[in-house]
Amino acid sequence: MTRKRNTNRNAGTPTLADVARLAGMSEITVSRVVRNQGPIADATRTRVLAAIAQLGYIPNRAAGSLASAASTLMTVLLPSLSNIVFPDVLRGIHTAITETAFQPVIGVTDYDPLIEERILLSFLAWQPAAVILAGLHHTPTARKHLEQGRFRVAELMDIDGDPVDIAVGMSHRQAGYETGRHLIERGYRRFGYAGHMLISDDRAKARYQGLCEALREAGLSLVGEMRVPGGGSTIAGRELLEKLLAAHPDLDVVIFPNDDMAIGGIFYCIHAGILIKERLGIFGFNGLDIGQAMPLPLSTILSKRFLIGKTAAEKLLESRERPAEKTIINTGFDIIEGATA
Amino acid sequence: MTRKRNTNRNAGTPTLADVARLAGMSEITVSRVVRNQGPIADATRTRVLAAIAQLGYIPNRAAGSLASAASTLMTVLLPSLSNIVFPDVLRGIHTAITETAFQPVIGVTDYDPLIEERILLSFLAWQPAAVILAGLHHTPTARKHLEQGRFRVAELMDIDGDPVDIAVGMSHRQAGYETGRHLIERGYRRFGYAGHMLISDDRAKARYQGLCEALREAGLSLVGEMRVPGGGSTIAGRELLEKLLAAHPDLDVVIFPNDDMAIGGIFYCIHAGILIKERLGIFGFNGLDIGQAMPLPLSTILSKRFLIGKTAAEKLLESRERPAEKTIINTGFDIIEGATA
DNA sequence: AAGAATAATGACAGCGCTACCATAAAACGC
DNA sequence: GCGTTTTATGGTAGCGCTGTCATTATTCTT
Repeated sequence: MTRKRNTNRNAGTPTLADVARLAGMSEITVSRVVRNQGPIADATRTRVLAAIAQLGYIPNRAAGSLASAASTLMTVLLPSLSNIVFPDVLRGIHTAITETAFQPVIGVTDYDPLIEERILLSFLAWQPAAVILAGLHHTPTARKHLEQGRFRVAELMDIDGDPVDIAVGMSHRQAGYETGRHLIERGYRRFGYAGHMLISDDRAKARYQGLCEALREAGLSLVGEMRVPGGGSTIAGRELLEKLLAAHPDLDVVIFPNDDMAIGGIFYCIHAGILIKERLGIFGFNGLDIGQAMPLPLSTILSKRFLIGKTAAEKLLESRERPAEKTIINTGFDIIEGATA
Repeated sequence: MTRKRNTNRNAGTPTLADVARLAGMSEITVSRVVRNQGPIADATRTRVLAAIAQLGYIPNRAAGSLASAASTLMTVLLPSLSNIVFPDVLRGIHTAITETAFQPVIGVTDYDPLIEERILLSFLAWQPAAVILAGLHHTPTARKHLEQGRFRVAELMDIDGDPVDIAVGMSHRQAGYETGRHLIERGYRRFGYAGHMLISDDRAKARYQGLCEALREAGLSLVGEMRVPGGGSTIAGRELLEKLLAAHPDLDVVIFPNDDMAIGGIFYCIHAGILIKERLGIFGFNGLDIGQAMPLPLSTILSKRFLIGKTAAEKLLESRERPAEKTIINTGFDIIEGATA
């Protein structure tokens, strides 16, 4: 006598079989209607849909994923949620997949490749359809799984490197370089850098290096630089600029790794009565709305976060299979002239 | 002759059975080790763990969820990602569950209950362990599923209403009321409101009503109000204040539904040379870092977004079963005195 | 020392769905 | 008009786990 376990397990939750019985069709036909797959006669579809509505049937994705060895989940690993930058990326991803069957599972890595690896492995347990992560730098184990997995991979933000599958972003080294050129052209000579100590923020580091390269080419170098511990905030930027100017009163321009810190710098200048742009140039990175809404719009570089997320997700949707060729999409960046440098 | 489908399906991906074979144990024992469940001898555990490491075994959560009729997924439905408020909530949730087996699946509702319902139903297909959403107002269908589902439910931000299971947040009506009282005490009499037109932002609406109530009690009322279409941004706040003051030059204080817009208002005052606080008070809502980093810190109300997310997730982790009693947790709010009102 | 409780492990069915193959009817080609 | 393709549907065997029950050591009572 076979033991039936179904007693009160999912009592009341209708299954494909229930729908099939009510509609007078086989399970597989119902399944095809649900997935919109294969040829189905209009009359059949109507009948099945009615049965689904009547029962309030909700497909069990765990069963579906198990049977097909593939899920509709899209793993998204972001370095942080504290800054609006990554929510913007997530928003782009969400916009691209909102009308599809894909659902984003998100993890936060704190800019730590080891945490990234741990979360990645735990997410692979769902056999995701795609994995989206930030940057091209991962642990060897993570890289191995990314390369061997049966899913699409998109690496965002950065394109200076060798992607697993798709890379969407911009060259941060070039952004830093262009920042330097831009400011040199405007006559600035005594450069300061007010940064943070996020060692794993490869993008900020690349911009810093690009900046230094531009200075070197022009026979210049950073006169002074300081870094705050942690990720850098508006308040940190404000306090850091005060310290930096105390140590190097002769700076004529200060570059910040992001707009948040740069805005803090502007607030310090307002507070201290320092004439922005004429006496001290301020330059940021990201092109946040708030920087552009200020009385003096911030001079900065617009990174296209939303576009990066959206483009990546759209690209991933194009094919379930990983193509032979790797793809690199450069979304570029715009220098925002602004009024602070 | 039984057809084997396993041919190249998951070629190479080791299963529980593979681990069991290598470790010389039964599948169920391996399963118990993986799930850290039931009594396991130390020697056995060591042996199994070694086999897992050797094979690089990754459990298949789809199979696990199917067998146990429960997943480790936590559904998170947020109204928006454009504003840092909801990423802050998400950050709190993530902080609470980061060391657990739970994984957040996120959806964005655009403040639309119908979209919320649609996403909710599609997420229920994963048999989530918990559902987190914003506000206490949902479609009847959504509410029905929330009440009947075999998962915990947390409704965030708002506590003015009847929750399904747990509500964590603050009274927005009271926040609006206290804003009014606070400003009246400081001598302001000619109130303006510069808002947005997000009809479904129930929280902003409740604050507005609370504000009006405080004014009414004091024999006052709004002298002028204006709203921008959409959700409101710094730039919108800036432009809106200009228009509002053009129509009502005699206002002595303006309340904004959020800090972003209020900061825009401050920028307009700086630009137009209006003496903030003495000539015109500015009051926001949220207590964003940037508002406090400004030369004149913004007068506002601190909503404890991170705490709300974290508290809710922690509370959900306490028990898998929904308790008989509903829980309402008031995280409260702080009035930030600031220097703008 | 006999019985009871506990610790440690296993056998096996079945969770709800989809891949794979098969089949029958309708449409098509020339 | 007879093969051939296309359209529409179904039977069935798993997918990889875990719940349930069973079994055998081991330890504890008194």
